[in-house]
Amino acid sequence: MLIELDFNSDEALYIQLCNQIIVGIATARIREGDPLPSVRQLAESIGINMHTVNKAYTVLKQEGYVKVDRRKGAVIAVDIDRLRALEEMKKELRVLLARGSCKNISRAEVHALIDEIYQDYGGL
Amino acid sequence: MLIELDFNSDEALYIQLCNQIIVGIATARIREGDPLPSVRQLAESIGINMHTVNKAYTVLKQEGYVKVDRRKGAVIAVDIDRLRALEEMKKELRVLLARGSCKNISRAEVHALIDEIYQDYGGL
DNA sequence: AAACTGTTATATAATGCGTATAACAGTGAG
DNA sequence: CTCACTGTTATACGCATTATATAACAGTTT
Repeated sequence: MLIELDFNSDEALYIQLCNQIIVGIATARIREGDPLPSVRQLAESIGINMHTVNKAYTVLKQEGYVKVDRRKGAVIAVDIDRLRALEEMKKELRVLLARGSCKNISRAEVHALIDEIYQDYGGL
Repeated sequence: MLIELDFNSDEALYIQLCNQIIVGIATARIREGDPLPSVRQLAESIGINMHTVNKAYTVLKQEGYVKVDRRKGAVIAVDIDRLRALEEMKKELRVLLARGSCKNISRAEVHALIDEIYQDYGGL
């Protein structure tokens, strides 16, 4: 999985890392149990500190995208908490759509965007 | 417009303020030219510092939701940059939907959410 | 003139971010 | 068993951001 960080972004590096890994899980359909690179390995490959990667992994674990296996290291293991996930999505959508509505983006356009993006994902 | 800040949130106060004002514009259908409370007035009414409100207003101005009129103070004035707004929405949707996809939230469920939220907004 | 607007300048304390070095306990391969 | 690897933890430093506090300035309105 290719990781590209924007060092000029106002988004924290560990957040960018989390997001890209989550998108990676959604697009690549990685199987449960597939290993992530080790913290040191990934840190070196993108040229950042080990602890920054570790923080991202910790967040991913806490949000239920990853589990840690002493034998294999960090491993994809999505735990499904649909109610919670729906609640959070709704909360974020509320402000995202408010922005869109102010800028004259129609409901239909948003639907089209959703379909376009979802094509790359699970396709449910 | 009612503003309620969560002082325990990890989201900065001025960001919460921006978001609530944007939602307010979208829901209340405020007309162009309607005034916002003055920085000092709003700051006192929610019990925070004047500069925190001022920062929120500055961001809103820079993002094209507000203009400043020396006579009336801060005033609703949405400048429409659809291309830019679409681009930003797409970027944010990509990670938001990735999260949803991982948590088994279907495309149809997202569409339903969109419709539900958009009912409160412009309704375009 | 007085009361209000946004704006700007400093200053300070608290927090978060990223880096750095170091060490520890568990696991797998030789 | 030893060596190299895993995640994890602790401590420390520099830096930027956040939120606060006083204070002042230039316009506008009454």
